[in-house]
Amino acid sequence: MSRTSKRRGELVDVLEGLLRDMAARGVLVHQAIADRFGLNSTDLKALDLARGEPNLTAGRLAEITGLSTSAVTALLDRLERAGFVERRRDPADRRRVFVVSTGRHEEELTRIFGLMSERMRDVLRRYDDERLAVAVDFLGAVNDAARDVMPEITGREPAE
Amino acid sequence: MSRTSKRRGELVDVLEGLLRDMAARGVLVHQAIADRFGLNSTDLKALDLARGEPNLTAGRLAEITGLSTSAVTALLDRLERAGFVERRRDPADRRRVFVVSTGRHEEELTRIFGLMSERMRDVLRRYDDERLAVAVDFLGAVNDAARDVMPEITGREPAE
DNA sequence: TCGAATCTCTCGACGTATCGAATTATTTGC
DNA sequence: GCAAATAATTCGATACGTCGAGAGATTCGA
Repeated sequence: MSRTSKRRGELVDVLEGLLRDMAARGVLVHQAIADRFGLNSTDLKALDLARGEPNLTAGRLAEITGLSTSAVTALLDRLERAGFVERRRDPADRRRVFVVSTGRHEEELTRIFGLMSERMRDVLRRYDDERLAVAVDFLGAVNDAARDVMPEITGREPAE
Repeated sequence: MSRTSKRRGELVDVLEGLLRDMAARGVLVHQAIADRFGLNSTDLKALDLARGEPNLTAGRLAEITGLSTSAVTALLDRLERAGFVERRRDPADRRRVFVVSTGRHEEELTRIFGLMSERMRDVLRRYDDERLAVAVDFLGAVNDAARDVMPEITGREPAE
């Protein structure tokens, strides 16, 4: 093996260690946010899912979270009481309830990541445009990999 | 503003969006791992902490988690039953109980991140050594930023 | 050596999240 | 129109995690 390949191998190892640290730290950060607002991880997950689907109903939330409909009712009570979502009856079918985000979750995330951005500004300043592009490309690849690996962890199909 | 600066600004915005996606995904991955082994987030947190301290005792775990000693006893029961840790009495002071990792947690993480590595191999192959170095540097910076921002979220001091 | 201090565990109680079954309100199909 | 189907909620039961008080074992200090 050439000297270059050896150095590459070391870098890849370092990279993997960094990824693990980052994953662990990400969990701690989210847990800290959840604690701050008195939410549990189920609630947080529901909030994230609510962000993705535009016309989310309570029943649909039960489907994608795997909870019973009664559990979802209790969950929505908690989220509504904490000011993260609102219930809004569907005018077209008044049995149904839309779950709409109040934007508070987004606000909080923006605040947190704003703090992080400040810390990272110094780092990004050291990068020329090309390096910045590498960082963007790499991060996108990490996200894709994380998405692809999910079904193998849960043992379920990707979409339900 | 020059054309170059404008492009930079866009890249930074994209980067921030990617960071948020990654954080959300990291939580989902860890949650999935926890579910798979019947652990809750408190248990996972304790496992992470156990990895850091070499001679961890039950009492010390109560301190750093903020749980009561009885809660820690129950927590250790769960972790021990699931095969993640072992209790080992301190020969020097037989009142105390050391919490030692069986390595199962490490194993599982290695397996998960191994799956991710496979997915990422194609991406890394596209990088020359210099780009790889950029990825490593950047990831390190993200981790540092996440670490620094924690106390501002929790409102507590960094170390206790 | 003997009492106080320390470390962990046990026990009983409490809060909370979840479930299944029954309930209410509304829509759909005949 | 009226019965069946559907959406969400309420209610009672259950499981689980946590706490506080106290017990048991061990060590420390006079």
